Amino acid sequence: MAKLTIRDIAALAGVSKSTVSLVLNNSPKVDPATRRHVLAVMRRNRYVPSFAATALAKGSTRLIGMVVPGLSWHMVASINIGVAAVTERSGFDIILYTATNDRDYGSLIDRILTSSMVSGLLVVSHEQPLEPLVQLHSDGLPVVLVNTIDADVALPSVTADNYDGALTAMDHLLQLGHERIACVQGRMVYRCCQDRYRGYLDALRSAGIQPDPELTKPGDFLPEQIRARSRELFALPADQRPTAVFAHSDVTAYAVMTAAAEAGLRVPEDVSVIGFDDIESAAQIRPPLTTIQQPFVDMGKRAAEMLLDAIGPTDEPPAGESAGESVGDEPADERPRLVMPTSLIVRASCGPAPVTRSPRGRTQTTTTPAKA
Amino acid sequence: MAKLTIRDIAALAGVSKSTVSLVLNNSPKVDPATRRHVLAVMRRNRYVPSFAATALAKGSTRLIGMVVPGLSWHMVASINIGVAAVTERSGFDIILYTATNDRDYGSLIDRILTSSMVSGLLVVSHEQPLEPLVQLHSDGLPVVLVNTIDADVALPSVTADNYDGALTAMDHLLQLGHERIACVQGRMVYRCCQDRYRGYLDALRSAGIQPDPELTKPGDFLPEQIRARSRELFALPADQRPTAVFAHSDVTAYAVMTAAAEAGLRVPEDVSVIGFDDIESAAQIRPPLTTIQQPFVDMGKRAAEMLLDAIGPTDEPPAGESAGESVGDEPADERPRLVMPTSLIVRASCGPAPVTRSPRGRTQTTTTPAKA
DNA sequence: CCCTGATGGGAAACCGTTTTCGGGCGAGGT
DNA sequence: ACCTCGCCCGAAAACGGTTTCCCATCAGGG
Repeated sequence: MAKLTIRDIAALAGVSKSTVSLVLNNSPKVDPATRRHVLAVMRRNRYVPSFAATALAKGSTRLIGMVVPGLSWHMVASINIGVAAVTERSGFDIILYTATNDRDYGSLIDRILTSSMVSGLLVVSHEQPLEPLVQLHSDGLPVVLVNTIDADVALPSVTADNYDGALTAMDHLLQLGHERIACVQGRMVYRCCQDRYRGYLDALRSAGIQPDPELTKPGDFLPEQIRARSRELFALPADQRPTAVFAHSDVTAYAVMTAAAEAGLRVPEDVSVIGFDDIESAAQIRPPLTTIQQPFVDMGKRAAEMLLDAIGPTDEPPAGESAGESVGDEPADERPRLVMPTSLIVRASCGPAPVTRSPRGRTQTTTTPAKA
Repeated sequence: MAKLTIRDIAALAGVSKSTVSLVLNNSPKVDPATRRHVLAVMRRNRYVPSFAATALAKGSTRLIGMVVPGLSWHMVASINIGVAAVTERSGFDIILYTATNDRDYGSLIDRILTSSMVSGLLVVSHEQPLEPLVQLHSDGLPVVLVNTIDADVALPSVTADNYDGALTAMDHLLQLGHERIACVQGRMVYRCCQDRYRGYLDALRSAGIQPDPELTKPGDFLPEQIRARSRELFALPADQRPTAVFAHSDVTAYAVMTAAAEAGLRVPEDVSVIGFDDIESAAQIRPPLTTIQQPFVDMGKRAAEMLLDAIGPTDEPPAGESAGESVGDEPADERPRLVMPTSLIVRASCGPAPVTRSPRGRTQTTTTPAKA
């Protein structure tokens, strides 16, 4: 089981190193019979070419880097599933960069860049400045952004249509008769959260409702903070209290629902809650969460595909004995920015607006002396 | 920004390649002044040695492989955080192998083994046969198992003390006065689940309670199945119905709680539920989940440390200009199997056993004609 | 003053693969 | 039968580092 080199295989097969190499890279220049023989010898001895040597000689690796902000997010995990599916199929491996600590970020990029260790970079949900990435990209390293988008930056990217998703969520609520709709935000440094908030505001306005600043609460994806802010929401007098809440993520929605329960409010009878993401548990909790589904694994797949065909032609890796692998892939059309549709998943956490105070304000007009 | 090689640096610094290389590997054989000068040139030109060339020449990489069964599990994500923390600190990168599809498993192992791409392997929550890993290990590739343990296999491993955790959970329930305690199992192919189940049975027996097979339900970590089986549990006549449920994971517990709610049972008043894991949301749901905490990120850290010092002495990577880096690490004592303690986190999902049918059966004895 | 030993630095072999280039050999045309 | 191709395969030069070995130099001691 000692390390077998290409030379050993050549000797064993009675040919030269170069022939073995040509077989490895299935060049047409080698006689089919020879090829079969060499392949047989390789298989018999369980030969696998040295990764390092190949990388050095070829000047590139079959590795793609993936930088993520921790894996604990459901989104990242799901995206990875999609990415893994396609990279694996084409013989690429993934190097994972967990970009938790900001300080090393610069040196990380440096390493990635110059060591030419990866032949492509996938960047998921990025909070860091994008300039270094642009730099990498213009140095020739394929980069694609996932769920990270910046207006001014011309990097290929795939995102969900967060704005449209927010619109859809709000329409759902609006059609159920809600008028006082709160918004509990995620991390507003993310473009996706900004888009969702824009959607929230626009939907409100185009329904003729003036957004009430009181009803927008920061959450930052922090459960504790979300609960605290939600409590404020639910502690409002009945005529100012929201009858529905648009949460910027499913886990945010969970925390909102918890706060509602603590305030003695029932979901959806007293207050409707809609989430964003459609994580697995959304269907399992009580009540099942109505939410906007993001196609995470598809996003991962598409991103990986974009990256792969930016990297260039990749011959089939294992050089199996199969014939006719020439499936005509869809020609990689220029699509620097892919935004994927979201969809409304209706479950049970949203119901009609409570009729306590009916359409044209009853209790309300009497209690407020002179203001309208 | 064209690729800078060691030769360029040598020329720029007015020394030979070998000197530059010696500086890179901070050998003591180079004059401090020369070293400083070379370092300065390297830094000025943002030189980073070619990953592939280094790997080829050295015969090893600063890469460790991590094979995981998908990232969507909270456990895997948390473990990765720990792993990333320590690998990053010592300049290692992680190659992620998502072992979703079983079929390619053999060839995956082959690739890992022979291409000598990684210098160590971390295997998390493994469902596959372990022989290939043993093979790898005896071929000299450091391997450590995380949350995967097999009695007969002599691979280094770190796990949580699942048996003890189960005992603790059961004791908690027992002390609250519960006697009819159900168990909803996880994937029993995992040793951890087997251990938890052993703990369940033993705790029951040592409390003088004969385990009722009716109260053990398979769950397999599948929400749908868990709910279905839980429904069966809660549909039992009152005198046979469990007053508490030990779930093999937190998400299992969620599904159990959902089923309870559907059956009109309150938690913890009518039925207590205890989980296992202590995932983030456990504190956020209603009611907050009492559970057994597994130290996932610590497990990841320890596993990574074990792996790293099995890999051997690793000089500081970037050769900074600091002096006196010789921190005396704790000498890697022989600890092939590390089992880490779990801890009980008491929240609100477990309460005293309902007194409906008090200690020596009241309603029960009247309703059941002749049985006791 | 010469010899010795230590020490910093250079030359070159090597790691395992790719890739270019040239040559041997068989077949086909005239 | 000879020449001309064309097709395969072998020889050798990269790829960018590491590492061994040896030489030059300088200091110190006899």
